Amino acid sequence: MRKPVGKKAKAAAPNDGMANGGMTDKAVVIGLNAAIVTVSDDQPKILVVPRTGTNIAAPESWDALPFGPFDPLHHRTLDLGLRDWVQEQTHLALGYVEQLYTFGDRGRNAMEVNEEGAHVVSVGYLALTRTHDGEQEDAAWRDWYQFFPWEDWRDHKPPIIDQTIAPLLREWAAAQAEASAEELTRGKRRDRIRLCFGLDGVQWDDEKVLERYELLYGAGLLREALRDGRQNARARYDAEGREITLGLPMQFDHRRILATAMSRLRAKLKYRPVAFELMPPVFTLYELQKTVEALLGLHVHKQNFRRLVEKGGLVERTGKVTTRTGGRPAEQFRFRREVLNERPAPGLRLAPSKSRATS
Amino acid sequence: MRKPVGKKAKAAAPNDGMANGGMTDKAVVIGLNAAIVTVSDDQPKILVVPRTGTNIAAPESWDALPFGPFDPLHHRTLDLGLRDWVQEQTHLALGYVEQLYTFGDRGRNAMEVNEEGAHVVSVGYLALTRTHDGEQEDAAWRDWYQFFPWEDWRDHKPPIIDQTIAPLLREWAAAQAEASAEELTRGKRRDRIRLCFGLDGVQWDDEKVLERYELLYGAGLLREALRDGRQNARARYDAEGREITLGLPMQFDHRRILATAMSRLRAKLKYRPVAFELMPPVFTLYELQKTVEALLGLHVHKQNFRRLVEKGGLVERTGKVTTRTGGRPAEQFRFRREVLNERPAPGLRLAPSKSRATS
DNA sequence: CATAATATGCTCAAACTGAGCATTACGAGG
DNA sequence: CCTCGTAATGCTCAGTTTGAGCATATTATG
Repeated sequence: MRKPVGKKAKAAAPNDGMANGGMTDKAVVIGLNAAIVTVSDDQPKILVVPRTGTNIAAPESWDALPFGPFDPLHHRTLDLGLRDWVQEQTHLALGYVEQLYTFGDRGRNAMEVNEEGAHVVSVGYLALTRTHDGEQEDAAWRDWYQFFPWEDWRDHKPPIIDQTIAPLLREWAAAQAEASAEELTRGKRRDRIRLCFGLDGVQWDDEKVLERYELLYGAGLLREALRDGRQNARARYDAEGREITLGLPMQFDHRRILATAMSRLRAKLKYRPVAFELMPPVFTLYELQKTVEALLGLHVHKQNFRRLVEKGGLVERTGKVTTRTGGRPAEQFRFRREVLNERPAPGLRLAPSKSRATS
Repeated sequence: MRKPVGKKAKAAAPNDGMANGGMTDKAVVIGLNAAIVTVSDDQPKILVVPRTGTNIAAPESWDALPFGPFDPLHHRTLDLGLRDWVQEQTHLALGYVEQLYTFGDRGRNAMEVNEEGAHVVSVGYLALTRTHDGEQEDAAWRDWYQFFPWEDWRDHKPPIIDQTIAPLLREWAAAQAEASAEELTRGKRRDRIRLCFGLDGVQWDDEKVLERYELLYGAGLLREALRDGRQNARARYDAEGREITLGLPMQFDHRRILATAMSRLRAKLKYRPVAFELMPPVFTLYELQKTVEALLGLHVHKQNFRRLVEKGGLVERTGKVTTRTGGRPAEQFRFRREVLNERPAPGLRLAPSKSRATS
């Protein structure tokens, strides 16, 4: 295979797929889904809109991520297309935008076809925006932990893990017999559970949001799995006969996109100064810390956080102080944009504090 | 915005884009592009095929990444679609497959429309495969540094950087006047150059492959930029009047996809044991090191590399040794798959060795 | 003025990193 | 058999980074 010497007339074969007929029946429509995130009141919020086809403004039906079609005629790139309709629909100033993943799943918690029968492929995006007060009429901010109650470890290990998730997953692991071949290569169920949910002494990994979601989905424990008619999905009930729901479901595969966004954002925080996109121009270090903690779902060691941020040259003093709730006044800082031109990967590579103390 | 109370009849508006007419003219065709990578003879190789429409088997025309259409009717997911046609066309066993990015660019080194007038959006993939000897007729392996000569720092800093790239980029930076608004927000040209190419004492960052490619493209120094008719792109010639080409160009936006793949792979190596996908079942630590070095384009400290790999529990001894070229026989190891179930992020977080010595 | 509540400063041991020196085990050549 | 060349493998060490906790500073309040 040293030299690329064509030996057949059909040397160009690999590309023929694009060149010759039958292409238009492979046409799809691209939907751009945005996970637009902000943090306010120390809570990460995700922008949701009413689900497609809903006219009733019932709060439960606000379970979709905003999305819009990508029109190749009007937009030069996918990113521009996204910015455009987000701007148009929400009037939000998006600070940071990042493409997450392209989902083309059929029959797997995605929208199969749209109203005209076209297949839809959805490109997920993560976008960050500063809190702003302007009332939105057709969009609302929701605490993202409503959809992922097991992801918030700030106050304590979420009880839902030991009380509900672990038992149900163990049950599923016990039914290993029915494991598919695909699954065997991905490791035994028990191991996946341990690693994902930090059981048996394994350390909790804040970045595994998507893995955990996929695991729960695969185990048939999420409403979406039920809806999609997954094999081992079935409704479960607690002692009082109420259906067990692990977090609020979302339309289509939107919860999966949100999980992807959370994973990506939590990872990114550690090597890119993205947290500042969510801060006002001037802030105290503790405010910054609270924002980061909200996103990570973890507490960090206060003094070490300060050391990291200051020594890392990520902020500069403004000289001003703020007299807020009790205690010594806090100094106010501002993001040092120049750091982007100095260090290669300026982020907040932080470790969760083991002690619960925030002193 | 506390409660999502719909106030308008068109509360569901944000989703209407998908629901009502005019959708089919937004239809696109999805092309799956694969950057299939292997390492042999201590050189990273990328699988290339003849460019679309070429019947002549001229080696220069082998400058395209293999790609195939995504057919939503036949494939449940994008990943499965990719695996399917790669398997069919190349008969390669793909070990590791990862989606990279979805490019929807128009007028920007991407294929605008296919032969039938449909817009094409391309989804890039990275795939790893073990070296195998089977002759391929319509695909060939090429050293990826042919396309990115400035990325291989193993033997020395690539001379092309100081001799050609730096001067041309400086010239471009001097013409800052014509900088667009978009560019200003992305930081001054000089800073981007410094950070990307490790000039003025900035440390070389092996992961910035894509940033460097984009910078060169934006500066109009790449053949693709010329071809796409970018504003400040123009051919340049050296003293002997030969056109200056920075690496071999590729068809469409394939070099950009390769750059994305390289960035991603180089980053991934450090926190996931992907290098083993490229190794035979049994190998010596130095062979592993050589493979990693080939991908990173950097040398690493031999003893420390060994310490990292062994103490990290990534490998296990086989007991066997190999008597190869001179010197003490090397012990043979095998990948410890179990590590995946033990540690959360087992990778080779390695630092480049500052000394050139490999002793 | 004492107390509560924070913000901010500082210290320290343990773990990790980056480098270099030392030792070991073979094959080839005298 | 002994010596040399060549790698592989072992080990040490200083400098840095991390994870935690103690101590001090500065307000508001009663």
